[in-house]
Amino acid sequence: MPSSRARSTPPSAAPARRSPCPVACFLDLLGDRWTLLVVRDLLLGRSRFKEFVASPEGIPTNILSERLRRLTEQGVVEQIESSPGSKHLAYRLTRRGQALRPVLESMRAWGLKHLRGTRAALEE
Amino acid sequence: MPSSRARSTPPSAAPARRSPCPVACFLDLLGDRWTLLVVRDLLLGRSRFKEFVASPEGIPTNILSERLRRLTEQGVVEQIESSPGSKHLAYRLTRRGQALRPVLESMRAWGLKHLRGTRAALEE
DNA sequence: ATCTTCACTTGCATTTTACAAGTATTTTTA
DNA sequence: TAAAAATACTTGTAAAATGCAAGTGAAGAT
Repeated sequence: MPSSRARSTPPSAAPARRSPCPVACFLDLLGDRWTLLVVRDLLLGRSRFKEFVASPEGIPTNILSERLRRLTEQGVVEQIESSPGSKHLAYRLTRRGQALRPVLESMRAWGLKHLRGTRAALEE
Repeated sequence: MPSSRARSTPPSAAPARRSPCPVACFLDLLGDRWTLLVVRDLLLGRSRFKEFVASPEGIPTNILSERLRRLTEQGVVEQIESSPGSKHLAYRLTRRGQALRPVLESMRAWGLKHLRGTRAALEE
């Protein structure tokens, strides 16, 4: 018998938030080993699936396509055509996605200062 | 038997880095759904194991103790005694850990602006 | 028309996470 | 001082996420 906390799944497939804390919600959406690396690539000007795959960390393609889908659903990323008239896709950050720049920049600054052996990529 | 210090696998069990990118290294260390919530709690002034457990997100205790161990090993957190003379433990951020504040603040700002239904906890 | 590239998807083994329960100290209470 | 409660975990196990290799169909190039 379920005691205090109701366990029922809401009808919509919205991933449940753990709390209303903005940090917790941020992590619910972007907090894993790969998602913010895709955002980093986008901030660095990369836009194609193959470019994300070619990044030195080597993201698996199934993970990448799932993350791109989630970021697109959440309005952080949008699809465009890779070149005028082409049916191949590319991705770019929405305004909401661009607004993640300060987060990535503060992470980069911390890493450069506090983790040995890191070195900055060109620029963000 | 490796006679001299092999370059491939250092004797300590340092988790392999995916690349020298400071963002990637940051995520190797802190990039999951729970670790930065512990840092958030520490920035909010919480210091005891039970306080972290009592946070609204409900971190499982095995995850919490593993994360505290890792953060302590990496010099982000240090142990202190919970009250003078007590043998119970508490935790606090080192200087390196305090330096994570801008990261948490930018995440918080993004969440408040771009994710509905989030509301700020007291202050950080 | 054929070949190659692109952007995925699928299947499966491995790893990590979540949840419940248990345990050894330490501290408080009677 | 003995019993009870709190503290800070550990252990076991089911569920979910991840990592890797291989496969697929549409698009573009030759």
